[in-house]
Amino acid sequence: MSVASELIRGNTETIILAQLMKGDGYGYMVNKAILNLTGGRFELKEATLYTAFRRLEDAGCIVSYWGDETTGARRRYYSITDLGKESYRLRKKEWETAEAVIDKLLAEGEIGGSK
Amino acid sequence: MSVASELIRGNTETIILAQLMKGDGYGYMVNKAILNLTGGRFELKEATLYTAFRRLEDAGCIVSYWGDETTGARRRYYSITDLGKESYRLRKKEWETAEAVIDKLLAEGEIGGSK
DNA sequence: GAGAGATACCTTGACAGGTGAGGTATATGT
DNA sequence: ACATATACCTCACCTGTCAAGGTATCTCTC
Repeated sequence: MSVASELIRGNTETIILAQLMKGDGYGYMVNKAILNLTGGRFELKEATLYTAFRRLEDAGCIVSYWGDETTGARRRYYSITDLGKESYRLRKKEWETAEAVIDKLLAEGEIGGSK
Repeated sequence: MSVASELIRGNTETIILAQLMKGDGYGYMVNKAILNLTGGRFELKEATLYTAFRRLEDAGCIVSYWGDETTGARRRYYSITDLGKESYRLRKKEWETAEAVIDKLLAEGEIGGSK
């Protein structure tokens, strides 16, 4: 089953930050990494990806630099900043809170259940 | 910690359906139930709530009727339809898929880990 | 009986994130 | 020459959320 992007919304930047926690990367690569990690169930749209990078850079969470490729298309690499790392940890906590809340709200409740 | 609504987005209708799975209810009550279930950490804004009810009714997931209160403010009750129940189950599965995917993507990965 | 607060519903305009559709450029394989 | 993959970018549009406004009823206090 593929993933409804409406449900991912709001997590895009956190997902990108999580990937950059592992090391510098460029847009196309980050997206392929996401595709691989999810077994093809999820992929960011390019427009979403690049606008998210832009927002993160404007916010000071990441910095970018051009790679020195001598062959192939140019690559803009991104590196997470200390502020970005801090932001990642906060966002991840927020996600975990939201996750618990939604899980609770989506439970039908123990109708006829034992507890 | 309260919950960032950006992370709830897309789950509003499912949350409402989940509450109606327990029995008919009216808007104000459903919202208070959500507030209680989350220990005050989350509450739908009224505009969000009523537009969601509208969408669900337009989609045939719920039907509404006016209560016969002889006192107090009038209440519009909502009842989940068979289509709504089916939709609830599907949406819940979609949420569970999305949840698993995001959890995976937000994990930093076993940097220096054993596997 | 005037006022405050809770209950209960509704609408409008604005906002923000996501996306389809378009563009540019380089390299490789046929 | 053409298709495909890599790699980046931008714009207009769509959709769900929400602040801010509104209506109406009931209860409690002064």
